[in-house]
Amino acid sequence: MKLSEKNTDFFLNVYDVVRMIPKGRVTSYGAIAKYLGAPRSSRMVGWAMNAAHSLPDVPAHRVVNRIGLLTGKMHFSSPTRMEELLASEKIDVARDQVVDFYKYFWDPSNELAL
DNA sequence: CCATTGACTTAAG
DNA sequence: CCTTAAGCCAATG
Repeated sequence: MKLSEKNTDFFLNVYDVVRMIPKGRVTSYGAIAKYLGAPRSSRMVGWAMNAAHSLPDVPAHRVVNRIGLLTGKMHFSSPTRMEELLASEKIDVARDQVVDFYKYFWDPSNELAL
């Protein structure tokens, strides 16, 4: 690419995808990474979320790990914040895990498939 | 500059 | 599903 694109546009792409997650749905770090063409860089998605705190439109609570575990709950303003946000979208959470995760799962590679 | 860490995932057992 | 091991790469020490 170009020299001016040396900065991680991967992060920006992550933000865009996360913003597109429909309300009441969730996705995984890996699904996003895969959609962005970096299926092995799921960690960066998580890191992007860490940096997404300044962005008000990025619903990081809708991003969980591959089995629906709320691994990032501790990074919210409160350890229970993530769970509360999900609950407000009618997504049940039990023992830090999304109930019927497969049912709420939203895969950008599948749903946004062009 | 090298080492470690981390909101992860996959493969293999 | 659990454990190990390995891969991934930005950020931090």
